[in-house]
Amino acid sequence: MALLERKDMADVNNNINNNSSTGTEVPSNMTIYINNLNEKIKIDELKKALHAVFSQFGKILEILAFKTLKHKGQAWVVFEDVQSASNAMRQMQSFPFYDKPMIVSDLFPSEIYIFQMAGKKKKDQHDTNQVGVGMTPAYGGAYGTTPPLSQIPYLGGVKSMVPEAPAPPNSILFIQNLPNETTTMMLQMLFQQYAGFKEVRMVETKPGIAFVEYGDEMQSTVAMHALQGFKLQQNSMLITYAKK
DNA sequence: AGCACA
Repeated sequence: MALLERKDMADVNNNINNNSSTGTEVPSNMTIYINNLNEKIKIDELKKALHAVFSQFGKILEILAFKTLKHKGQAWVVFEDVQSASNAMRQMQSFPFYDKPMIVSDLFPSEIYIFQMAGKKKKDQHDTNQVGVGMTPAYGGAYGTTPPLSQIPYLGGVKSMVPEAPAPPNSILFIQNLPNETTTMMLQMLFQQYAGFKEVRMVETKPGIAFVEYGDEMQSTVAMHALQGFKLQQNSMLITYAKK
């Protein structure tokens, strides 16, 4: 059953690709739609944060978000393949993001949108200037069994190789191997999910590291284990106790 | 609330 639906999805995918006999590259962009996003966040930061949090599911081709009245609080994340989109939708459902649970849904097959993907043209052309078809097949019904939401983004194949903590337990965690673009807010979103969260401190002069403080050592330990190895972009976070 | 180009 589930396998059949998987296969159907693959067929949709292939059809899209096969239909691209027009000479134009027509990627099958598997897009998810997100709303209930915090509208106070600037578009640029929002996109970066979405990328940071969704890239663990697969290659992201594009993230769209606008600040027009009609499109506030919403975003589209275009994945390279449908499996990534599908996983992202299930696993990030209700993920607390800037203090609001994000609502993630698929787009229906009837909603086929044309995008410009690569080689964006200038807007001297009109609505017909677009290249590439973005659509998401109706895989929505394919998972009757949405897994219980662990607020922790799924770690995928990342095995929880929790390194032997060299430092003794500390209510302050030391985070390493962060992408340079990581912001305080991104980390806050991840770490504030765990009880006792107090604050994130980044060291401007030293990119790639941060300190996250909890109320006590037990709380920091829970968060450390939960987020150990969490992938931001390509980087797996390394979390240890801060030195006293 | 608001499903595609600040």
